[in-house]
Amino acid sequence: MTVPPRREQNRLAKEKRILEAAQTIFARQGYSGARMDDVAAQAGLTKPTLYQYFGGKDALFAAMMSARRDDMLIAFESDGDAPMVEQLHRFAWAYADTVLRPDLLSLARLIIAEAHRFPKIGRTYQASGPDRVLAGVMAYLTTQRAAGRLVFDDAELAAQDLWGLILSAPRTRALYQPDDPPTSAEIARFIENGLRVFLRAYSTDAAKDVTALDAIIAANRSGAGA
Amino acid sequence: MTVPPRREQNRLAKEKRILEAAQTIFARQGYSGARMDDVAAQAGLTKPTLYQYFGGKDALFAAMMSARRDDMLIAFESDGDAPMVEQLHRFAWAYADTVLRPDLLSLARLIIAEAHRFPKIGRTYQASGPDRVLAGVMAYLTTQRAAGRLVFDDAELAAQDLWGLILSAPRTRALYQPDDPPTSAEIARFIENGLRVFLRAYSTDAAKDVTALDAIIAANRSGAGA
DNA sequence: CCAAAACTTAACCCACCAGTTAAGTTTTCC
DNA sequence: GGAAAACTTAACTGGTGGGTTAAGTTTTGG
Repeated sequence: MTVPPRREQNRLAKEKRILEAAQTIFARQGYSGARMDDVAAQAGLTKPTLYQYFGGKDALFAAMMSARRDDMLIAFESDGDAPMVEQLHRFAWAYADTVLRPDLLSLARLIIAEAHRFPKIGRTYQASGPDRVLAGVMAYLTTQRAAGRLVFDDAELAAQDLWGLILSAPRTRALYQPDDPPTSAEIARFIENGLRVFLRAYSTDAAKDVTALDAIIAANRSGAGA
Repeated sequence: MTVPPRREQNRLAKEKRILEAAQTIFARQGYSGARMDDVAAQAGLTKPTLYQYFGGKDALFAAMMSARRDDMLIAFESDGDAPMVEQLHRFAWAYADTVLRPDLLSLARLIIAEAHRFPKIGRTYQASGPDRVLAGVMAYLTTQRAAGRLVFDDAELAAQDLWGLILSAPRTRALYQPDDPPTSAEIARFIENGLRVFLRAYSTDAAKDVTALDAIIAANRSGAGA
């Protein structure tokens, strides 16, 4: 087989280490507060090498951002057969676990902080992260509407509502209080309430779906404690 | 009448100017990026005077934050007599106009950015801004429940839902894209949809209330264009 | 084993910036 | 009008941090 040259392997590995180090340091210190020496140290190398890989602070910041962009994708993997309420519940948790991950929250804080100095970064993040998830949710909700289980005019608004009901509260709090992240019990409280409200407003058979939701909640509470 | 001494008047006026300047500069540059010279220039004075008023950069930042804290209060002034749907609609707009104000958005960005370096600021902001508004909304919703117009178990969750449905989408976008603020047509879209969903889920007579909402929307669209 | 590429060490330059000092100038109060 | 307080100007200090340079050392490919 084609052997990849060792040089290039090392180069790529080191590049990755630098980008990870950059994320750590930038997220902790902000753009202005971050020191290139610290990034180098975190990556386990020295400044001249760092400058050989990335031209300067701005370039490193930009490179880090576009590299991390791909990590924040959450696939809405519809399990096909599972009932809608169960799928929604599973998706809500998958989404919450991702969106509330400390590293992604740090990144979000960083983007928000630097959005006006690097306007492109804010737009790019929005387009490649949240907007793609939103599109997935829209597609799923549209399918369920076609199957006669949901009713709405505007799929985008319905998807936004789902997000707003489920995650806006815990995420907003997590952004403002990094040292006091919501517990999984608190997250559960928002998710369960949010789904209930969503179903009451959007389901074609709210009574049945809410009952199904309550069953799922009860099962999860007694079953797994993760 | 008791004449306030001129000295003190000047002192207070200058203090205020400094704090406003500090907000402008810190919001634009972030904490690390802000220069004390710039703050002084923005306030129309020089650095030694600035240092006489506030001991140093940290102290100025803290003082600015606690001074601005009181500005972000949005009273939920219930008009007493007006019908519930109209009150909710009016409140939604008042809230949106405040929360999406550029200066308050800048401040929010700043708090989010520095939250992990000044943990107290994040908590204080949350407690004195959002949490107080939330309490007002909760009180109002509880009143309406007592009057038999709404139904819910947990007032806090209901209030959170109202916020999440109405403002989480435009505000999140505004945080990430300071240069491209949502138009008032877009805000209207979220508010109208959010209220409709809220009423469907929480009203004891959803059909009637949604009709009332549609009437208000139609009236506002033809009437005033502000 | 050798030559080239990549890397490290260590020191350096320079601009910037928080905070200070000392000298004059204006404002305020009596 | 005069003294004290407040302010301004202008220069300075010291530390820091982005970015560079030059010298040796290791790694890699052949």
